[in-house]
Amino acid sequence: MDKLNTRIDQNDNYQSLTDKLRGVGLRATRQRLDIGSLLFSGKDRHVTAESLHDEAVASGMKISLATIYNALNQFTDAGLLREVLIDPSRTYFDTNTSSHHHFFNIDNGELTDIPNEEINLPGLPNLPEGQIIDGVDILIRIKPED
Amino acid sequence: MDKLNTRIDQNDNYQSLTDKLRGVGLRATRQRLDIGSLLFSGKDRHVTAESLHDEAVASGMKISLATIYNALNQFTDAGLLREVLIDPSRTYFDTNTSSHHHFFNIDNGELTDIPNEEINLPGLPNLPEGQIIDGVDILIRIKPED
DNA sequence: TTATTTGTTTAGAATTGTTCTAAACTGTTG
DNA sequence: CAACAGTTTAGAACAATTCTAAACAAATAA
Repeated sequence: MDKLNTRIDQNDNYQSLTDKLRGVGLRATRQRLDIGSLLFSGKDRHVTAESLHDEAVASGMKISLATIYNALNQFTDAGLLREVLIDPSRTYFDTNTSSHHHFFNIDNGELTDIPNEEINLPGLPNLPEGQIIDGVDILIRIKPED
Repeated sequence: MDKLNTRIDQNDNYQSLTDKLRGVGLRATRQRLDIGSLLFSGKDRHVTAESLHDEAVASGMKISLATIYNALNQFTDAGLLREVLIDPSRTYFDTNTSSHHHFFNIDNGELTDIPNEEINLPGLPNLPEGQIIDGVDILIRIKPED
C-alpha cells in the first residue's frame, strides 16, 4: 500500500518531467527522470556532477556518474540548467536559468543567487568594435565579517 | 660582445624583478626571473600555465611545466598575479591585479580587460547577514555581431 | 670562503574532474 | 512486436594540476 502509493506519486511527479524532457527533445528515460526529480523539485539548486551523484545514490537511485555528467550537459545544452563559474576545479550547475548572479561564500563554499532586481549594471562598458554581448556573469565572493 | 651585452642587459632587466620577488618573500631564482620577465614586461597579460610554458620554451628558457605552475601559484598568493574565472577547464592568470573586469570573446577565446572606470556596480546587493565582500568578478561574454 | 641550512626545481608518478568507447539496453515508431 | 535510434554504463582515456623525493641553488653562518 505504501509501496503502491509511492509508485503512483512518483509517476505523477514524473509526468510533468516527462513533458519537460520531451519538450527539449530528450527521451524521458528512468535515469533522466530520476535526476530531474532531484533537480526540478521546486526550489532552485546548485549542484556539481559529484554532489548530484552522491545525492542520487543516497536516495537509492541506480545511476552511474557518467550518466549524471551526460544529463547535466544535455540539460544545460537544452536550457534547463545553466553553468556557473565559481572555481576552475569543478563545474557548478544552477537550476535557475533566468538572468541572475551569485554570491559565493569563500568560507564554506556556499553558492546563493542574487535576486535579479538587487543588482544592475547601469553603465555597460563600450564593447569592442563589432561585438555584442552573449552573457554577463557577476560573482561576488563573500566571507564572514572579522 | 653581443653575448656580453645580452647578459648585461638581462641582468639589468632582472634587477627590478629581483627586488619585486624579494619584496614578496620569494627567492629570485633564475626560473622565477625568466617567468617574471615574460609576465611583467610592461603591458598587462593573460596567460595559462601551458601558454606561458610554451612561450618560455620558445624563448629558449629552460624551465619545467611544474615550475611554471609553482611560480604562477606563488605569484598569485603573493598578489603579483590574479586568477580570472573564464572556463572551468583551465585557470587563467592576469598580470593586472588592480580592480577591474573582463571581456571574454567566446568566438576566439580572447580575454581583454575592461577599464575599471567603464563599469560600475552602483547598487551593490544586500549581503547575507554578517558577511562582507571579498571580491567581485564580472565577466562579459561577447561574440561577433550577426 | 666554505659549510650548512633552507628553499627551489624537476621528472615522473599520482590525482581529480571530465569525456570517450563500445557493448548492452531501452524508448519510440511503424 | 520488430527494428531502429537513442541511452546507459563500466572502464579506459584524457587533460589540467598537484605531489614526491632527489638533485640543486640561494642564503646564512662560521
